[in-house]
Amino acid sequence: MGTTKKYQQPNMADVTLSTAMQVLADPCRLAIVRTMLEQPDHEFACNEFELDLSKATISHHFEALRDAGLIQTRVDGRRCLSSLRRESFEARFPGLLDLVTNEPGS
Amino acid sequence: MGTTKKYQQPNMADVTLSTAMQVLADPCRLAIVRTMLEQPDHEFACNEFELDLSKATISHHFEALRDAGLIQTRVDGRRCLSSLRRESFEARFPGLLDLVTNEPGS
DNA sequence: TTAATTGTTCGATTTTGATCGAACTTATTC
DNA sequence: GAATAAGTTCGATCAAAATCGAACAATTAA
Repeated sequence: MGTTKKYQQPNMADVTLSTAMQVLADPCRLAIVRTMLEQPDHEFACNEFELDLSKATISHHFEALRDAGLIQTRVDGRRCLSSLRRESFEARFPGLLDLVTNEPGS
Repeated sequence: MGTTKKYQQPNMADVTLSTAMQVLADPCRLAIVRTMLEQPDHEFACNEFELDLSKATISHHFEALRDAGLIQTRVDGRRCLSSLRRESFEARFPGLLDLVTNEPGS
């Protein structure tokens, strides 16, 4: 029983610059976002990233990205597909994603 | 005796995006940078900021800003005058300082 | 209906970062 | 030369963030 998890996402206006900086300060999250930027039309499951981290930690990073307005997530069967909120995030913080795109992959 | 402190500053090419994000994630440092952006031709001593923090903590924040390439510091008598490395930082991370300028002061 | 898959949540640990007071250094001022 | 002023450095403390393993829930596959 119980309902399927609902993924909340913040209003972009409520995301502070400090929060945006904070979430992009972590190299793992930066790598996730960079990968997503490289395949704009792809929805990513958590396990599609080559991160040497436990499931729990990866889940935690995705939550941080969601809370900062960077990604949105939907349930698909037993997977959770995430994608960038590219346009809204770009509108809120113009040019920020470009910096990620241009930064040489770690 | 001993020599007067030399303030080192990194080559801007060596500053990673992750480091830049990290240093701008802190609200106090963000406030410092915002204030500096508002008075581009002013050199700031540490005590010119209305921060409710101890000298030690403020000194630590300035060091973080220096290490991330955001500011440069020179000794003037018994004061240390800091100013933004605006052009070089802007060249390394185009648009990033604009985000700070446009973010409503906390 | 039992496995396996995919992720979340919990509790604990470890690491990192922010913060402070006190002692110190250097330079100025008295 | 003593007192003051501006920062730095040190050591300690406290809070936040990253990390993991284990238990759990939901879904699909066997």
